Amino acid sequence: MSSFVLHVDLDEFIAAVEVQRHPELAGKPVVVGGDGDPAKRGVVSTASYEARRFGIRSGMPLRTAAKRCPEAVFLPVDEARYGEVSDDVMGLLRRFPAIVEVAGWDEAYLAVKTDEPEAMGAEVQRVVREGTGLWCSVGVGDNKLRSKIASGFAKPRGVFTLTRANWNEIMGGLPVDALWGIGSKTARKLAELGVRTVEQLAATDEGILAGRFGPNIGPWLRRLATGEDRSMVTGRPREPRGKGRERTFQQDLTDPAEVHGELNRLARELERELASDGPRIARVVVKVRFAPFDTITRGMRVQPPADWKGREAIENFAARCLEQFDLRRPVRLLGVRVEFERSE
DNA sequence: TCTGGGGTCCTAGGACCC
DNA sequence: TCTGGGGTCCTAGGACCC
Repeated sequence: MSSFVLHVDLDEFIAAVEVQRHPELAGKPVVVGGDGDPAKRGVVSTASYEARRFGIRSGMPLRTAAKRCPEAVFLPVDEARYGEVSDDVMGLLRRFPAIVEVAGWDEAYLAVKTDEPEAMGAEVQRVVREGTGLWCSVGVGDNKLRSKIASGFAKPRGVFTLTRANWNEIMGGLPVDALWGIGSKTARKLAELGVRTVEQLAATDEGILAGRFGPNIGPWLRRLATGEDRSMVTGRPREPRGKGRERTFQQDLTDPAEVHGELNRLARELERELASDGPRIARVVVKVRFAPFDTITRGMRVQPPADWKGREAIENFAARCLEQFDLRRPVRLLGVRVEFERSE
């Protein structure tokens, strides 16, 4: 038997969950994002396939989505519900003889040993469908990177295999941002070097890439283009590096006293969410986004690292960080984040 | 297209030390 | 007194992903 990685990715997950509990919405353009009011500041979390036909995409401002499709149904994000459904799906995946790595609400990697990976992918689909009523797509690969890209080709409701054998044929001519990890900024910088396709990137000298992108990222970009990936599927959840809370205000804040009050509120919310036996805090960082969209962060070390007993400490540290900002400009967003002590 | 909220990881540059 | 080079640590910001 051979080793494969299956990347399981639920189809239009959030929209599908909403349609499940509002069956009358089936077949309609559904957009989930913000508090469900498309007149407010917020972006699209997920759009149903019907809504995507109007050009609505994840990350798009709700106002824009409403302009593109005024008759779409707009719903608020319900994280608690998606978490429950996600747990159900992951529970089903863990029944398979596989190492299961949860990679988000709606996706997971399965490390499997089999000679029939596509059949196993189809079986995963059937089990998820029968257990939850949701469709997923499955990418079959000889490593995590290839399986992840393969699931994109599998959508919707399909199984697709991408390995060393067909990598060049499938990927070679595609633009570099078809690769996981390359977004619009990196694609633009690569284009400045004359590199536009996956094939071209794979043939680019690592030294040139290192000069442009740094000693780690440069060589990593070239490896991405060849489909190489030695990272392992791991069943152990990773230790979180930090935790934060932020909020964009419907109207920019212009009164510094109000800014202080809102920051305090965010710090208290964050304190409430932190487990009392969690890791110790090594750093507190405050983020301010001034209108129109300039984002500045200022932080400070917590010396010695603090545990959760001194809860009010986060508020105090955040307030001290805020002193480093010039609050004469209108504030669009405030955030507080704690970073945990690294055990190594 | 007036741009959320939750994260992760990497890089550049300054401080500091010898 | 105009000033090297290497190493380490820390901070702020950038890029990306879901």
